Amino acid sequence: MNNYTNVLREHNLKATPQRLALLEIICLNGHINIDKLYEDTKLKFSSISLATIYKNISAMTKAAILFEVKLPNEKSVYEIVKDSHSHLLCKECGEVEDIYIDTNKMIDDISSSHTFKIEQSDIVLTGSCKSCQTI
Amino acid sequence: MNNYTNVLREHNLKATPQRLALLEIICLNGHINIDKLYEDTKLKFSSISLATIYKNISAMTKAAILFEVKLPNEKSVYEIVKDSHSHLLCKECGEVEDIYIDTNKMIDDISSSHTFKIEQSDIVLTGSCKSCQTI
DNA sequence: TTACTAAAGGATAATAATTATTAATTAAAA
DNA sequence: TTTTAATTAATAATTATTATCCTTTAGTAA
Repeated sequence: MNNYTNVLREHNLKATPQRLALLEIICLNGHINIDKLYEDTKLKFSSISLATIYKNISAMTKAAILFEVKLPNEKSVYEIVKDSHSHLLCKECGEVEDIYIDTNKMIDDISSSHTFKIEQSDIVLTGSCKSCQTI
Repeated sequence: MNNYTNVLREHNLKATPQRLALLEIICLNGHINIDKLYEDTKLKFSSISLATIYKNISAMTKAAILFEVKLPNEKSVYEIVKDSHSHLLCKECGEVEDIYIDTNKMIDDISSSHTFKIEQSDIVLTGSCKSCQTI
């Protein structure tokens, strides 16, 4: 029994083989979109339905097991929920990388200057990654 | 001849009444999604086609006259391109507000530490706006 | 274990979102 | 003006996502 079984059960979701496979694939890839997820999952469950992918991604996102990362000019990718972080997107190769940015000062400043209670920060920095710069 | 006529022509797009109306509505609203845009445009052009909305938004976004703002748990909104800025999203009332955040230090730090050439920053801070906090 | 039940899966229909096609119209240049 | 390529409206086609329905299964409890 791997750890995702418990994660699912803690959120009152049955630990089905399809869900465990989805979580493993997402974990392995770091960030992955629906189409790639469907492709990859079919390698293990050749008869899995695309509807099952959508239903589970939606359920696990609602349960806060997964998080949808919206990207400029790209389809959304999904990741396992972890500590608050931001993303680097390479517009050449499409790779998404997690980065930690200390946003405390920024959030405090804006909260007070705009009387706005900030609860979530979504930051995507787009450009060229190391390997794509050198090509 | 208002200013958007020239903006369109400078990008080799004909200044049609439909496009001018779209730009005026977007400017008036600040940020607006496709559905609301279609509704609002129909008040002036009752026979406008939804396909015309899509084609023009797409064309003007490609031409960098418009910018698509991707929001968590919401449909994208469009805005007139202006100087680089970030967004506040109120999850209660859905209002989107422009804010200026000085990202220079952040971008410099990350560029050097990650050897990543950053060309675009998309920042959305979500929470409760002033009026929604007091309800 | 086995039996039970609610949840989940697969197939596919339905709906929503977006894009492509086509014939008529029009902005803008000659 | 006249001409022409771009644009529009209508709508078909495609893509993306969600709902339905029947079968299967995970998880619980005897």
